[in-house]
Amino acid sequence: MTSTLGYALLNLIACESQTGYDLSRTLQERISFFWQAKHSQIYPELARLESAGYITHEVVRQSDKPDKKIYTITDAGLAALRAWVVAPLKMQPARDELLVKTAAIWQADPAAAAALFRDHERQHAEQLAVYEGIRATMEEKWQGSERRRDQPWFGSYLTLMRGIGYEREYRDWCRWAAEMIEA
Amino acid sequence: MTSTLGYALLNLIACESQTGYDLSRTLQERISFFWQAKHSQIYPELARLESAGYITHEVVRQSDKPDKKIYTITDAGLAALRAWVVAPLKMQPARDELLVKTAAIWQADPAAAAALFRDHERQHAEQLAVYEGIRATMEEKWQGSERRRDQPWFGSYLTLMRGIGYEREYRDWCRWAAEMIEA
DNA sequence: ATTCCATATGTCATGATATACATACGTAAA
DNA sequence: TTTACGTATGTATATCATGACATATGGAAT
Repeated sequence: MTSTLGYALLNLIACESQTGYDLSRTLQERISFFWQAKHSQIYPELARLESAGYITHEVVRQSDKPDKKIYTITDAGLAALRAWVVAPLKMQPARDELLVKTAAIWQADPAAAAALFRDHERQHAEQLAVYEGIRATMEEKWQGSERRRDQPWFGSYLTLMRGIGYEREYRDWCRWAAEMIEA
Repeated sequence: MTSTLGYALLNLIACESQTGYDLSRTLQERISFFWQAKHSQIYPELARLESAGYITHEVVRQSDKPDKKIYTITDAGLAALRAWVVAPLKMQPARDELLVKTAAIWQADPAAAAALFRDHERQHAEQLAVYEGIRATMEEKWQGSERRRDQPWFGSYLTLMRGIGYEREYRDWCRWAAEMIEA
């Protein structure tokens, strides 16, 4: 019944109690590679999670800013999250519009096609640089500290490394594709 | 107005006139890595493409099988396809449920978590083997023949190589993640 | 005879997602 | 003083995508 987004939110709330607004920023900017959502999807999902008994909220009144709702995970929510995390999952086919264009590239002007791939090579190189920066910060923070797999950052590190591998491969492929067209 | 799926279909029809049923099989099984669709999405999309003047159809009566509609691309359809192919496109953020589970892996039992990644390592290795097989067939076919970038298979080859790179990187990452958990 | 399968085309209900609309507070800049 | 911005929470609409439902043909298997 609970969607993938629901579990993504549940995990973030399990890491730290927070508001829908906080979750919204996290799922648009931060280490939420591989899943995104707008606030218009998050607020209704939080309502569903709460009616399912997975989270509760308390209203915090603020003087300088509008009131906010801080959500906290319940025992039932934690149990649901733990069951879902290790539940088998089929390989999810990827969806990528650039690859659809690539399939139709025989119809394109070669110069324009090469430019398209050069542009994406740059975009993925930039994203890779962002991820590498986060990686450096993370590994610096861990100097001398014990690295445990039952801490929230463990999953973040794994996903970050997947992001790095993904962007590096994508960048290299874009470069190769551009070279194939230019040749 | 036309969706990504619409252009994907337009390209397949530009390669070869065919029926909705043929397109359906292509978009579920064949070299349509990175985009998929069920027939329930394809038939309405074909109707939209036809009402937009991008394709036409002729009914072919068959004695042993039900009648079929063979779709052919129009000049307007080809023009629309050519304009779309090289139109700039922003990097599309990926969506992958396994990575959402990975982010929440600190909540998982280590043995079950490792099994999850080992399972996906196997799945991606299998898909990689399928792609490598197609690659071998493709390259064998080209022995001695001229390779031109204005032929339909050129795009297929580029997407295939992206598929290979994607699956290889994913497999390696799954293995690494499993090792990180087992350590 | 009945069932099952591949071919062939469609609709419908549901859920997921994106964009735009909508309101409200307080501060800072123009 | 009006405008814009960041915070904060929601709704409404349209589109995209999946799974189920629906029908029909002819051949092959049970």
